[in-house]
Amino acid sequence: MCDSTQQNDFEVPAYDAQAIETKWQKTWEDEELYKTDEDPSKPKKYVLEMFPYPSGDLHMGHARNYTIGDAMARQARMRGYDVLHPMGFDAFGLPAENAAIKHHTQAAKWTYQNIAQAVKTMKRMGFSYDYDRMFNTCDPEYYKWGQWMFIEMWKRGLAYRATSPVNWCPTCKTVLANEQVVEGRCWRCGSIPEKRELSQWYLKITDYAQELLDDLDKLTGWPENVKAQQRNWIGRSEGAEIDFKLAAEDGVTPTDRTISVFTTRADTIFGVSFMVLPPESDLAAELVKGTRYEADYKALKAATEKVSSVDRQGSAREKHGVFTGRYVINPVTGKPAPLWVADYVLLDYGTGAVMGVPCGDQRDFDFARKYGLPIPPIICQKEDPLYEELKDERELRVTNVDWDHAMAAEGYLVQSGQFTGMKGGKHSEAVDAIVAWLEEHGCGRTKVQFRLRDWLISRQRYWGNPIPMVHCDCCGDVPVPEDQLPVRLPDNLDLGAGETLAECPEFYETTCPKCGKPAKRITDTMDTFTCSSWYYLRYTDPHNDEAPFSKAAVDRWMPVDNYIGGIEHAILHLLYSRFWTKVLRDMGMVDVDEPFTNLLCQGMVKDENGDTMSKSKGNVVPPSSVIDPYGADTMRLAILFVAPPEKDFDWDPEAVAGANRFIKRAWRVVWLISHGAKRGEVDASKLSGASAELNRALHELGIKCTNDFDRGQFNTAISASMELVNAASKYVNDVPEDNRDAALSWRVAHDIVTMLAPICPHWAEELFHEALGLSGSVYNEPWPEFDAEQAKSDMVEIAVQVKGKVRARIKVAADASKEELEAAAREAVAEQIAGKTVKKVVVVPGRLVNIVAI
RNA sequence: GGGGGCGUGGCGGAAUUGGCAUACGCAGGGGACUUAAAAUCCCUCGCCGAAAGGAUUGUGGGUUCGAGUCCCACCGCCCCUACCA
Repeated sequence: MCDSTQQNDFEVPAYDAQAIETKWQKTWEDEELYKTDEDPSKPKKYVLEMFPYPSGDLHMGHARNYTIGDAMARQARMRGYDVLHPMGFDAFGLPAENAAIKHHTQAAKWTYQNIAQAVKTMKRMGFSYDYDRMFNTCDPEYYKWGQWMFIEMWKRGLAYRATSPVNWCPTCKTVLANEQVVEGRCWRCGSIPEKRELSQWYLKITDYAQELLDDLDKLTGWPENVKAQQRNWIGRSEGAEIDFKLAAEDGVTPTDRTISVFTTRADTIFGVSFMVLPPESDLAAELVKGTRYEADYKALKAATEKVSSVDRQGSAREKHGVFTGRYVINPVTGKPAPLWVADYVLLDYGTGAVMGVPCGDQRDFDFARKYGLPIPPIICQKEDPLYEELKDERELRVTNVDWDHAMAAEGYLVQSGQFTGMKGGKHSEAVDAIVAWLEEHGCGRTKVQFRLRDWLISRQRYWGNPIPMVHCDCCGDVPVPEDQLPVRLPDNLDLGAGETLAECPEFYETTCPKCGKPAKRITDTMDTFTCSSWYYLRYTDPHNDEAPFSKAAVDRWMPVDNYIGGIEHAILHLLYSRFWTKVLRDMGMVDVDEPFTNLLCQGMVKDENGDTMSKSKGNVVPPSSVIDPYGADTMRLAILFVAPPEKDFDWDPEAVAGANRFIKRAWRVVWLISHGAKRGEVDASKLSGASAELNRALHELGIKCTNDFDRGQFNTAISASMELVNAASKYVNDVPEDNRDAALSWRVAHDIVTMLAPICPHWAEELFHEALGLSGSVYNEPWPEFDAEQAKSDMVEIAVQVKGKVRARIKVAADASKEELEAAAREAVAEQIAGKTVKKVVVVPGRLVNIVAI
């Protein structure tokens, strides 16, 4: 299939990708080439790709992810770093369990089969993982430590059990964390979750909300959009908590009962025309009980429960509410406001109660319009005619507006007592003044509210890490003693027959570790995201059976310097891991505050038409479809060359063919230029003509390639290598072998091989040995040094502009003075500036001369 | 509604601090080799124009000697998020 070329009186061997790749993969494995060195004299670099879920063989997305990481890791090694580059499998999860149910087999079996296949493909791609450090999260040696950490968190009050309404996925038959309800649907199966009241286990991520938010600013190596997504998710909001007294049934007399609201707009308190509770509110149920309002309330509550989380989305949705028959007393004005129940209020945000200010909030406005509640103007734009009328008005005189929208965020207070005339808005002087007043009178206080909820980690599924707790009727929840860890998953369940841990007495029947009486194990397992929240720490010390990892190992390697993975984990995995790291830091187990210094979210690989690849669409391009005809090196090159790593790209078979053409061309050029060449010092001062030009190109392009690797811009690093191959090809064509500089030729051949080695390792290894005659491995070859001085040429072409437009190009000595440049430039454009006055001349050496003539 | 990002030839994309826009590649055109084809090699290749030349980085304005790059407004696209009070 591959040709040989008859040129320069010598035959270039054919490039046989399959033979070369098979040969070197075997050698690398036999020689354990990719074993981590652990050489403390070198600076460390920890390169990590997000480990895969073994749902089958690897797909294009994995191939891209790992190719990027592998190129980084290999180049870092050549640059003299001690590199940790591990891989493993995020092996717990539902697909394994579902497959086991379907085929009446064991989840473990399905999982380990898939892992074996994925590892085979990884090796076939030539990835430089330290396979000795590989582990799977479903290995008891690993999940034992996840259980241990859970117990440590429990001891510190960071893990707890609580009963509250949770998202239950009817398809996956388990609860979900808030983060796992994406656009109102289950992140895994797309079903619409139901709300259920259940006793579940949580991790107290909210304790770290502020730090998780603040430390985002430290993450200068993270993409802006990921940080923005996390900020939004954490959702910090500064406001005030304000206490309203519940009025007695007469509607005016204050009682001792208080309902507090959270608001970011305390400045609008004079505009409160009602208060709203959510339909799930226990207080609302209690207040309407036995009244004539009860029936309407119950109907609303039932209707709300039927509306799915998907339908609840969108601000266009109509609001529904019912009056409770009761009133609350505005603490500032002392006036009563009716208490309503409405479906636009969320039970679990803020205090679960909202003060209704139709003038200042669009939702309240819509609600007031629908139910005929007053809309008193208390904030105005200065342009509004109402402002002139009310600007000095302290009492509530006008009780309704004819606006069709709530007042915009900012304006000036009117009809607001002593605060009238102040500027209102979020974080405004009016807010400060009113909150100060509330604090003084003991009925309000500043409050910081987060949107982030605690992390619900229990799952009612088999294939996960068991929660290592025992429930005893006498002692309550008791942790499993450390010497009994791990709590092992039983492997004799017949999942196909619908058996679960909750129905497996051999699993759950036990005795209380505290009092010894019969007790029951918790049969929930932990969210798989707990397993992936610390795996990067385990790689530093994967065989440790006395601790999750040693302090020394984790201190040596953490933080991860380059973390590469998909954007879909912007919140989920990346937020959980940050939390977990901070918890372990507070336990004294790690020193770092943040686990991942630089984050690269690679783009998606789509099909030829720009559609996402999926089995159901039948448009999946498997990696083998490229590796089989062209080899792994072509695959790797094509993936990295076609687009910058963070961008999506559409799969293009022509681009793959092009990558293969380049590899073959570069192969031949390396062979040709290295023929008759000799390793030795290149004396740049003795080079002339084509040799001098080639040497100059070598250093220029070498610097560019090196910089591009540093920036993670593999596509341009490759284009620099291509230019060098082109330059070498021209040299070989134009200069007979006898006239070539032997040392330079050797160096160019060598540098092309080393510059492409991180990307096309098999190709490079073969040339390293066969064309260059070197021994060892190109993996251990130091990255070449390039010299900026030698990249400069004697003569440069610069542009001559007249008033910013290029009018001529002149060749000048590279070291010409500004005066010389200006003189040469004036001469070059003499015609254009004739008869004009030169007002200014800008000289940028090496680039251009701009003559401003009028 | 809120947040983040993007807009450059037929296509993927380059242009590191404001300094010769379109590097590198794909596709296209021409040629060499071949009985022929494939492969390979060489040349050519953004737009209008015969040419001289001109216009050009979504649109309009601004700053500057000079703007793809900075500022303002608008148009279009993508992603995330959402009754968050």
